[in-house]
Amino acid sequence: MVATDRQQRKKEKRRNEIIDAAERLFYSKGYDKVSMDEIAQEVELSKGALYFYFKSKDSLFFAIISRKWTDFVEAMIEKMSYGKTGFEKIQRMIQWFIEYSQENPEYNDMATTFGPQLFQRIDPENAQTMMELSMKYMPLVHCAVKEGIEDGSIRNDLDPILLGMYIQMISFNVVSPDPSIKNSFTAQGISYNTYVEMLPKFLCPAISRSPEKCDNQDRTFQQ
Amino acid sequence: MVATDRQQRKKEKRRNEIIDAAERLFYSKGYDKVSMDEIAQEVELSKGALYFYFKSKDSLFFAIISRKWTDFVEAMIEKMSYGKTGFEKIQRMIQWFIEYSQENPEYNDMATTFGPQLFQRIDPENAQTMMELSMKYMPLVHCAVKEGIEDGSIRNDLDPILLGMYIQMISFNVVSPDPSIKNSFTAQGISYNTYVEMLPKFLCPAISRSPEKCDNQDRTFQQ
Amino acid sequence: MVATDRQQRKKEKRRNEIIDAAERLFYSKGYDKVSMDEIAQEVELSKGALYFYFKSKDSLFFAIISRKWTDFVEAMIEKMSYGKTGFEKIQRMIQWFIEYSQENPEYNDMATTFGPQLFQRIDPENAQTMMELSMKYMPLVHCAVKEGIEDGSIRNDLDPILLGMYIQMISFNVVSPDPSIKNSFTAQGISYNTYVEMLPKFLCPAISRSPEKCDNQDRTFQQ
Amino acid sequence: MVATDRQQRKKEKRRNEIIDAAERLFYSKGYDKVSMDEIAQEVELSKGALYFYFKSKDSLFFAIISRKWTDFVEAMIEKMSYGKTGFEKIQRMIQWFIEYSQENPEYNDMATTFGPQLFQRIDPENAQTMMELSMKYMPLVHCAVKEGIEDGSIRNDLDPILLGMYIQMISFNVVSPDPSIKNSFTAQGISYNTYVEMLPKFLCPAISRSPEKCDNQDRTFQQ
DNA sequence: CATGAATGAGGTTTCATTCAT
DNA sequence: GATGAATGAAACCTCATTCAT
Repeated sequence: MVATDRQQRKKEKRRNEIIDAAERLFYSKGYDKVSMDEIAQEVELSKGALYFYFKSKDSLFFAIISRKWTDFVEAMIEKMSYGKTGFEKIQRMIQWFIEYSQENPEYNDMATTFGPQLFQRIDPENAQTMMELSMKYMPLVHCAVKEGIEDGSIRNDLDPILLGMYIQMISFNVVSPDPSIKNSFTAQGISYNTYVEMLPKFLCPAISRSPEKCDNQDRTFQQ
Repeated sequence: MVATDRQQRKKEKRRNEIIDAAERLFYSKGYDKVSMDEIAQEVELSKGALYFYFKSKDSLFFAIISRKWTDFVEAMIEKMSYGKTGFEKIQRMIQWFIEYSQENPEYNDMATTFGPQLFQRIDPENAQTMMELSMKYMPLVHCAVKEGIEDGSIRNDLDPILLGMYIQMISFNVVSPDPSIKNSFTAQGISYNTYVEMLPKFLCPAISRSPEKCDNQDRTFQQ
Repeated sequence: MVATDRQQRKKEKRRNEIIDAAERLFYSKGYDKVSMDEIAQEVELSKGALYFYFKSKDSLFFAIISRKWTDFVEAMIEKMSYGKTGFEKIQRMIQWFIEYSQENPEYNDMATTFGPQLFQRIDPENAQTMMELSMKYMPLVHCAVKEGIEDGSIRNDLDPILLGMYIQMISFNVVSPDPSIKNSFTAQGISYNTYVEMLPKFLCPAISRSPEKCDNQDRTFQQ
Repeated sequence: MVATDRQQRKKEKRRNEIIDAAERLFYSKGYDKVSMDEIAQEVELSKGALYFYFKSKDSLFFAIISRKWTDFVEAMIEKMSYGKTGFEKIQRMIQWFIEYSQENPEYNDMATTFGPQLFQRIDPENAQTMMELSMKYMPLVHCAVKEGIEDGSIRNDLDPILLGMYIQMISFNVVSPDPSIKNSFTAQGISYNTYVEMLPKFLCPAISRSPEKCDNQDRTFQQ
């Protein structure tokens, strides 16, 4: 049973290799244009072996999402910790959303394009996994908001839960529109990057308790 | 050739009947679980006839979207005209987004679930159609924002185009999250409806030039 | 009933316009990649109207074939008449095959590519038409062969009918191979044109009674 | 991994069973009247399994052609080896064409009826396969012709490549006319069999260097 | 752990053809 | 003579998933 550990590690490694391959393929061709056969070839395993590590193609998708989210949330926890007031923590959070979306454009495109449909038909097991992930993440926002209300840095005329929801939903959805919408930006004459980077400035007055200070704080944002 | 007109009307009527049927079916089972056979049966036409009116299943989807959008924008034009200041127009617009999403929950769910993927693989013809629709809609927002900046009702520290984009993207994406996300609201202890209806209150300070007046204007919102 | 004649002419004209259009389309895309819709558009008629002039798509194909054949045979009769001996007539015939195939490469490609299948499923009516065409043509060969045997210019150790058959089949099939085979010529290092033009020289000894004279006669060929 | 060999054989066997079934069906109904469903039923496999062995219906057709050609060429090599002079080798080759076409009338009919169209839309992979087959076959003819020119048994006034081409094209196309043409033979009063069997006698003077000896050699032919 | 042959359930699309107007 | 809406019958191919070896 000493070998078990090594086997476990090996298995975990294989699992990650598969996720890597699927990620590459999904990014370049889109979830539904990639067959399990292709993924199997990419990792140099048989199709059957894939099903030893993942019970379905959809599960593979959610495994990608999970890995990304885990990374994302872990880093977010650290970033937020640098904020002194609740408001600053929220700022850092939004900033992190922005940075992450810019560092992972392919992931974002894939997730926003195929996520809705896959989440809609999600099976209980994956649903559970995703729920746990969100359980780790949501309180971070809520706590920061509450902290900000208490320390006077965040507006206090809205339910903290609700306020957290808005911040989070906007950060997520607005920063990651589906690829087809990205195109419309240039048609309007503004770059997608500007749109993303100016979000804090737009949003600040809706979060801060003293909006008049947003400009100053904005500088903090940009560094 | 006198009959042409009547025939045109009849053809248009049939086209709409097909869209009606497809809409019903797509709402209840989801785009990809509905076969063209089913749609044909629902309208009591042959499958081939469907392809006389729409060149593909995807085109049928976009025909549904187009019809809804056209209605939506038409009504929005009227609603916005009741606003006196630019800010009020934007308020009315957001309000209309909210109302419309509440009146058409099935449409919204379908569109947000299947839209991303279908837009991603959209063909040039449908892309053109959708573009034209958006060309009719986008200026409305931009003009209202500019008007608001000029009349002093809207903040003037952001590019009007950009500001319009934020308002629109948030109204659209936040008010219409994909169905799987809707569920997470109840898990957090707030109703999706509250979330939707409080959006103006949350957003006001980010749009208005004098945020301290948002509460008053809020009343206007709710009527 | 005076108008009948004019109407007849007009109808005939329309018929020919349709054949023209179908010919163009079939040449460029191949019989099975051309739809009746396309043909209708090309002649600026409705699809239904096509069926007034031709009872089926296959019939349109045979109409093209018929028109070409009629032209071909008519000219052949004239060409052959210039030959003095039976052998010379056969020479002229072969020469005419060669010239015609070079002047109508697109027709040849289409006919050899799609003919086999269409002839296989030919309906009685078209079969009758094609038979009549062949009845006009076959005797020309046979008579010339017989004439040549009698005048001593053609070998006399083979049934004239059989000999005529060989000459004809070889002229037809060898001069018009299906397009895919044409390519193999260049792969072998000889041009398709050379192959076609040298046929008489190759065939002469198999037809002439005095093969040793073929070379001389060859000169006649080439003019 | 020891089992691999057995599995390979089993796979090869299955492949051949599928070709067998397709062959039977194509012969009896024609390529385009046979559905993959039917073939699957005939071999008692699922339709999907067919696509595991052959990537398309067209590929199945070419697999039939390949198998036949391979057999044909292999036997031809042996037959030709019995000829002493180059001319005799060519004789044996033509003779083998004749015999083969008589032994495989169904194959011939199918190949000549559907081949042209299928070869026209052939994909690169199958094109490659067919090319390789032809590379194995073509040199046989060319070598024999060259040999015959050198040993004085074959006429020397034509490019050997060209002469080989004629012999081959005539043997192939003339001996295997499309079925619709076969019928015309009886209409002319000669049997298709006679037509096929007398070909060597007709062709001999066009190949031999001393045509006057054709009669003698003809006897050799017939045995 | 891994393989890969086999399954099976569609689903979109294409068109030649017809026929009421 | 001409139109064009409507029919209807297939048929190919894809692929996630399973399971004997």
